[in-house]
Amino acid sequence: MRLPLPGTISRDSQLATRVALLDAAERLFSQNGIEGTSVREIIKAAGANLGAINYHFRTKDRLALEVFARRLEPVNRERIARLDALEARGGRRKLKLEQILDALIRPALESEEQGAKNCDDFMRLISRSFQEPNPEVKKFVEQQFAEVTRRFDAAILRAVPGLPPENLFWRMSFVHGALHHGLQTWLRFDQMPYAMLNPAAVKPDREGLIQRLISFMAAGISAPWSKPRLGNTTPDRR
Amino acid sequence: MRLPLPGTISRDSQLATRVALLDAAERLFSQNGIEGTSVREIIKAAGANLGAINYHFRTKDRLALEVFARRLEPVNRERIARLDALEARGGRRKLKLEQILDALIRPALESEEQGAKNCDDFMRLISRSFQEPNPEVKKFVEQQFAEVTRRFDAAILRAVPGLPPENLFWRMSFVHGALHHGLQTWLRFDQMPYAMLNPAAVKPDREGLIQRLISFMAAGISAPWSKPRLGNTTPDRR
DNA sequence: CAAGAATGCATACGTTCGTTTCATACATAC
DNA sequence: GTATGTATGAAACGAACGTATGCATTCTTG
Repeated sequence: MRLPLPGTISRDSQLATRVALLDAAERLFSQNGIEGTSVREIIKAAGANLGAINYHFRTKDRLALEVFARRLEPVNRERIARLDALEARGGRRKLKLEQILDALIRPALESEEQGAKNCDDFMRLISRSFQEPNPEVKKFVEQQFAEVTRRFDAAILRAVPGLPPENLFWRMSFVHGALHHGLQTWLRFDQMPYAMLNPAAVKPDREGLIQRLISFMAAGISAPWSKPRLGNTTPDRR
Repeated sequence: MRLPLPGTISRDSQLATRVALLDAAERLFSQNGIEGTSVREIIKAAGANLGAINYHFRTKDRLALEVFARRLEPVNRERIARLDALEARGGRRKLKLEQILDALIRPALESEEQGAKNCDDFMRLISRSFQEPNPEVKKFVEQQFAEVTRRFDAAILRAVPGLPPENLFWRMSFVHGALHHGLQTWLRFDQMPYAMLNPAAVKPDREGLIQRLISFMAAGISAPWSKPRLGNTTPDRR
């Protein structure tokens, strides 16, 4: 991919170790965080050697960056591609809010183009990416996020005429939070104590989750934006 | 607070070091995560000694647990207390959804009862708590979360009659995600590149954030729950 | 086939980690 | 005053960390 110019044609197993390291790191990072994972755990899980990390990625930080980049970039590319397709097909017609949200959500949940092997791990990683303290990773994630946000903000503003842009900004923040937390809950459903204890909690299939997300978000974004008055819930201490 | 029974009357400065350690750990954990923070950084920031950690908390893990517990418990107690008050005052009348959400959201944003000194740090910590890999901390957080969820689920089910419980479960997951991510965005607003680049993004005061959260969530929870049909957004690959 | 770069592997280095130990200072109780 | 137990200070422990180095192996190229 970005090897230091071999001058030789790549063999079939050339990237095997590299990919194994990325896969193992992705799984471990998603479970224990970057700081909580040692390079020795990674190479052990990947069946590789310590030197392989130095050779392929130089440092642990660059490995972490590539782990995130490998997954985040295709997802965000797909999001924008789907939005492009919607707008191209829609012509001058106004897009439905649900369609736009579908283009935003679905790529984050459908990542089987990569092989679906550890697709769960990568989804966990996406959910975690926003909380990542590592400065380089954080910068990358925010940068990726910024472009997607710009495109989808514009599209939604057209779909929901009259919505103040300042209001949309915050609602999109809520949308992303709902997406990531909902995804996390869905992926770890079987380990969630409050999900296991709640007889009403059932895990839908992926399409069911998408539909639930869309209907929730669409309603939230379309909520009345004149500051609603509350029915005096608290005597407003102070 | 839980000293090994002194037998002596506590002096004024008895807990000073302990609190300083908790404060410093809270700030550093919220910025760099638990694994990303060393005990040496903590004692340096607290102006204490390495032995103090061992003396007051025994291990770093127990320190981390106390850091979370010190903030999470009061917030969740306050949430339930407010819900109790609402239900007691409401009598047999049906509560409004917005009132219930207010009781859920406000305690997470108003923590000045503690002194407001590093209230921002603690709010960041709350937002981060769900992603925390540390098993003990995770267990504690989920356990705390479970009780709040149970109470508020029941209240909302009464306020939104007909909403299938299975549907509420997921919408509450989205609600918590929106709350935590929105809170995170609000707290770090000035460092968010996509917020700074977006001329439409303005940071409301705390009350403004609460109102925006409530209206978004209320609409999301009240969204129609018959599975909505999409206007064919994707040709459904495969 | 031989030359030589590209890659995988074993080991070691220097640092930092969490934790422990022990001595000391202080406040209270008898 | 002396004994008792709490709190802090300085120093060091073994273990694990990320990284670097050197040699063996593998495959491409001429």
